[in-house]
Amino acid sequence: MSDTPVLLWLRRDFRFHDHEAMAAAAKTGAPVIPVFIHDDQVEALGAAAKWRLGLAVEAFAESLSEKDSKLILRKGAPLTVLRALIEETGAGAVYWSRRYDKPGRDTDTEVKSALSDDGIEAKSFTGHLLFEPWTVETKTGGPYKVYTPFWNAVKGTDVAPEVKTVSELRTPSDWPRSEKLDDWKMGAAMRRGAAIVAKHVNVGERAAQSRLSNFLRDRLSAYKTQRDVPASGGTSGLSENLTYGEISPRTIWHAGYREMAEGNPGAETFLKELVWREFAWHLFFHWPDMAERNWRDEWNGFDWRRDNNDAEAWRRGMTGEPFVDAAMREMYVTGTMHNRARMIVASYLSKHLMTDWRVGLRWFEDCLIDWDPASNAMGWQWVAGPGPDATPYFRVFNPETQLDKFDKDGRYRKDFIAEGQANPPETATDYFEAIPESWALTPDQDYPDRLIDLKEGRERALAAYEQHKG
DNA sequence: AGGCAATTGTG
DNA sequence: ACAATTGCC
Repeated sequence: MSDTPVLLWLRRDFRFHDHEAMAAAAKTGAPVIPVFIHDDQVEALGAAAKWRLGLAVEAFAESLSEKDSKLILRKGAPLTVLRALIEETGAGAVYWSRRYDKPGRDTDTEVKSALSDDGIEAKSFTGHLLFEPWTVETKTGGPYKVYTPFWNAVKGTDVAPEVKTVSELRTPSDWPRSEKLDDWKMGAAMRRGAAIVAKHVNVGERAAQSRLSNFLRDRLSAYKTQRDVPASGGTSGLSENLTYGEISPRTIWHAGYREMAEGNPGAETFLKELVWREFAWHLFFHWPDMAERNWRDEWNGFDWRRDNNDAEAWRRGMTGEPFVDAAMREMYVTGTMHNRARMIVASYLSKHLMTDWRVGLRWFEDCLIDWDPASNAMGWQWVAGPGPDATPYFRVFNPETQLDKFDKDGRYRKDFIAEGQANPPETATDYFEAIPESWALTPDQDYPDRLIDLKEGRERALAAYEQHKG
């Protein structure tokens, strides 16, 4: 048993259960020093994501202190920070969970080789995904570009079992100095909205675990149909926790798989949704510029409208299209948006308003507490047209038809659009509390007229596409 | 190499 | 009924 400490570098893995890097660190028998580094990538996060990450860090630090451990906070470039900590603590190893975005991977590769040169053991572990992206290939080699074959390929394969919950971490004789989370002001860009979004978050590992078990108990069996109805609360809501690693995808997978084995009718659909996330990360791994560039090159040069006044109305939930506006306001008030609503608002912005999908993606990045670069890159490109999916251009969501199908009783509209209601619910009035004052909107003004005739917008988009194809 | 299967939709 | 192109085997 060594007394040379191990640094446990945490990024998006704020949990004790099924945490390979943490379990390995604990198993060495050496003192473990958990570290979170506020680097440029953290600095660059959108307002809501940065704020929510701060909550995750805070909650995790608290869980550590319940175990008489600590979370050391430092700001700076990872390699510089880690070297300083090694110097201060005499640590001989750094463990972490792998990440799969390009900047993250580049940083980690650099850190690993530099530390190895220093004679430090630098070790990365799995944890963010079910499968390593380089291990899932088509029969002819290469990554999958279509979801269904991807699903067929992975659904039968064994997902590694969960790693046991780490119950204690040996503490070092001296703790290195830590910065204060409050000094980082991670909620600064939230302006006056944080207190409202705070009503809707579910922070930490315990919250994530109970969210999963409540979902399995109460909503999984009806998931197949209820997941499509935004006002029904039929989804798991776990994306928020998956984003920060407050629960592992393997935990969700195995729980869903057990339900499927017991014949629960919603289980397979649920697992498929988890695998959509997986698919997005595999795509993002193989096409790291997917959040900036058209996945299909032939879309380069398509005559999108850049940012514009219609897009601003879209951001503000003032398009006059109730499904779109309810959804955009849901995102502003709660920090999340229902999956079906995401498809509808994305289709509306990119087709009816013919606005560059990257304009929409950037707004999502600023507003979502479950911001996930891979899922958003895939989702936006899939809806807008350039993404990995065949023949999407004529598949234009009609937000009015969608209301009939998925908001028949008008609950979603009622929950988030205050205008015209005698006694609007808090979720609807909160919108006017959450938005910047400069938008100058009030709940007693008239609901806006439609920005564009739906038929006209659809035809304009299809015509532009036809013309671009030549 | 050629056939088959999509594809969270629309009208 | 329809759309048609691409991916996968």
